[in-house]
Amino acid sequence: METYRDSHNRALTDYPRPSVAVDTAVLTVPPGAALSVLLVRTGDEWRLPGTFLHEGERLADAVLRSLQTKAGVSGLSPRQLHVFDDPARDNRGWVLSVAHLDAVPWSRLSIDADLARVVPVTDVGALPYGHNEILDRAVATLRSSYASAPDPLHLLDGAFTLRQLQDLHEAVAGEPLMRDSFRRAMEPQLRTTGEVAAGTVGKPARLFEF
Amino acid sequence: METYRDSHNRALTDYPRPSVAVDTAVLTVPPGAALSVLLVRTGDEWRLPGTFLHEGERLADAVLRSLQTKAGVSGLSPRQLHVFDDPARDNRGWVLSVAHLDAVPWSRLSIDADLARVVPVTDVGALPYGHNEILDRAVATLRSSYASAPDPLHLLDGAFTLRQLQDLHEAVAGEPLMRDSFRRAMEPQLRTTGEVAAGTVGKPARLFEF
DNA sequence: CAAATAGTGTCTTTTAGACACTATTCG
DNA sequence: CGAATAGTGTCTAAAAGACACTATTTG
Repeated sequence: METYRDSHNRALTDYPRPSVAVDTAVLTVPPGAALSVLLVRTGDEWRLPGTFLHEGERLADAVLRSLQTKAGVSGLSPRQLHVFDDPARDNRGWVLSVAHLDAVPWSRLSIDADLARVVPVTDVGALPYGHNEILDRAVATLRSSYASAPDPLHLLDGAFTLRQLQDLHEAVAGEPLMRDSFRRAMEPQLRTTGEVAAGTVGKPARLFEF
Repeated sequence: METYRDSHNRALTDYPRPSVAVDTAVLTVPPGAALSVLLVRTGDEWRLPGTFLHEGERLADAVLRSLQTKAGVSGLSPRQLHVFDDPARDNRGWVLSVAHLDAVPWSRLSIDADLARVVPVTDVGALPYGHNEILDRAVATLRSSYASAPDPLHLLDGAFTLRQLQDLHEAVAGEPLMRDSFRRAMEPQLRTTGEVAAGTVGKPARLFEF
């Protein structure tokens, strides 16, 4: 491709450009636990995983690369949240950060406890680089997605019972949900597998899938 | 500030960086007309107004600068929609575009017909640079904001009657709304000025403000 | 069988939609 | 006064919440 020249005969690369980073709030629900977020260590500091955008790379691919490296997880579908653009935000220079949200089933996370940990979102303290705001937006976005659709970001892996789905939605919402309303809202959006769950006390529950 | 060096003794500016642009869907409702968008001319091509981000500039300030120049309008509150990052999107080089939405009262737009025009969103044809997708997102975002709150982006300028508010919301929604439900939803969120509108046929309507 | 959980039926309360009626202005 | 628009009251239909009852499993 021939280099573009503007009306001053300058290429785009003759003008100052910012570095662009991606930072991602990876949310998950450990078994029996509350909605949690993945933090990684750099030095003695815990932060959301992130990386700089490489040349010609898509933002989503940069997110996947950072998560593959730092949490051994792949095949996610990152969603953009917001661009943080305060020129003084990063002391390394002029850096735009594109915040992302991703959700991953607990079973697919493989983390090295020295480099990463998963913390309930209510227990996360102060994070550097304004990462608390990213986390807040991620949680709000996740909650609003889960308000009307069954597990839209696929935090459940295979087939599941209505009870498991409701437990998940309650963990995401951070509060108990009503059984009747939940059933009425979700059941029409699900397909039964024909199978039932076994090995539990009580009447076996039907299994569903998407 | 001392220049930051990474573990390879390189500054951030030693790595390739993209140019960053902002593009904005400016939405307005002309009197008695449908929801419309501001388009500007470059050469013989009509597109959404946009500009490149200057060094150290905030994204919102770049948006305001481009709108001041191209539509003579100031004092808006741009909202980020999405970052478009396809490396092949712009033939001038590697350009990230941060799409924005802004709403402006018709009365505050002063446009030069040779350089800009306002077109109903249903009549906009194919735009370059993937700007149709920005417009679609802008309209969807505006509609969802207007679903539950009275004129949240302040398309109305001063005091207004409930009928004027409903006309506005119908223009935004692109469909008629029910009088009873609209009233029940909006009236509790408004404050009356104590004044009534004059000069119209029929019982004078109360004026409201935010 | 008792305890536990799944699934269904039905009543009540709340909300949304429909519509009639009154109030106040202009021409 | 008649036409037009604003504002209120009330009936009905739909949705949400509450709760009781039946069904089927484990121990």
